Amino acid sequence: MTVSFARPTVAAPDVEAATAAVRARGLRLTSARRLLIEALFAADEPVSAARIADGLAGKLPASDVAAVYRNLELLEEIGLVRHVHLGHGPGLYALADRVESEYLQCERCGQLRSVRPSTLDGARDEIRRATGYEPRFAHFPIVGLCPDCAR
Amino acid sequence: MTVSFARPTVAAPDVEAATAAVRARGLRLTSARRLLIEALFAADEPVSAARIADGLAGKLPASDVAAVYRNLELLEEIGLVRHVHLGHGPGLYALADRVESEYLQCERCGQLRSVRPSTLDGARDEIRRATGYEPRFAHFPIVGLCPDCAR
DNA sequence: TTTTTTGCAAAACCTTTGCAGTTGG
DNA sequence: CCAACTGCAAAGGTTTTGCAAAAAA
Repeated sequence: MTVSFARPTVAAPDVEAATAAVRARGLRLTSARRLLIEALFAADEPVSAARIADGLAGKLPASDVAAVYRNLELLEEIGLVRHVHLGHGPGLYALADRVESEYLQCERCGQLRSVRPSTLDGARDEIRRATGYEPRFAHFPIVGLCPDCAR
Repeated sequence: MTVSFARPTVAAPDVEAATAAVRARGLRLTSARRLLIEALFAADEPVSAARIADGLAGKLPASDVAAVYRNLELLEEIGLVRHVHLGHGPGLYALADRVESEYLQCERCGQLRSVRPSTLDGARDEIRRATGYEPRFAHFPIVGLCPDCAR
């Protein structure tokens, strides 16, 4: 079921740092894993396991989806990867320290808008004050009515 | 893919009102639909299509899952039903005017906490101010760190 | 060598679809 | 009566699992 809960983010500025993090956890650095890491660095937005498995539409060698899922789960467990859900399709994966933009989705017209995290700092403060929770709006989009549909 | 976008909420205080709303839209009131509506009133929290189809674990007659999905989609289109996603399982359905509580989920320990909507009014205001969107936090949980896990 | 990991195939899970037969209005 | 709907079976899309063969350390 994909990894259950997020681990603290491990920052990896480049492929070498990421592979080092894999090794540091006692995991073997296989070619499948190196390729997965390269794909995550090559993608400029969160991507599905299927897209990684077919080599980002040809930019990289193809690989096996099952292995991709297994390794995404492992990398998520060590804090190198996170996944998000936007809309109804498959989960989308990215390097943990690149999961930054937050999304607003209109429940009437479907429009998906991404905003810089600082945009929602005020809301984060409000939720922390009201509930004690420290929200990250990056896992799911915030669903509601866009200005047009709100009338 | 379940209904794409939410319709304005139709309030239905009881089974009669809900069946009347179905009729008012020109839809036939079949026994499958009556049973579905009864199941939604009998459930005290959002339930999966599968659970409805097996009669809420025996409390009601069982029915066909495919028909349940089809009718949930129809009822969602007429504004009587909404679905939410909490965690990784199936979508959960409820009468639209009962989808009130909003959920906070800790991404570290998994804790799911429900709060009254007024709790998040301040955050809603903030998001409206910052983005123009009118958020409803009822479709997905707000994911973040609970007070304990935030340290 | 030995333990981990892969690659494939198959299954599991949730949801949708096709269609012949049934039913509500 | 006839269009709308059901029930079943089958397929679709995403993710997981089992296992023999391959590869990392």
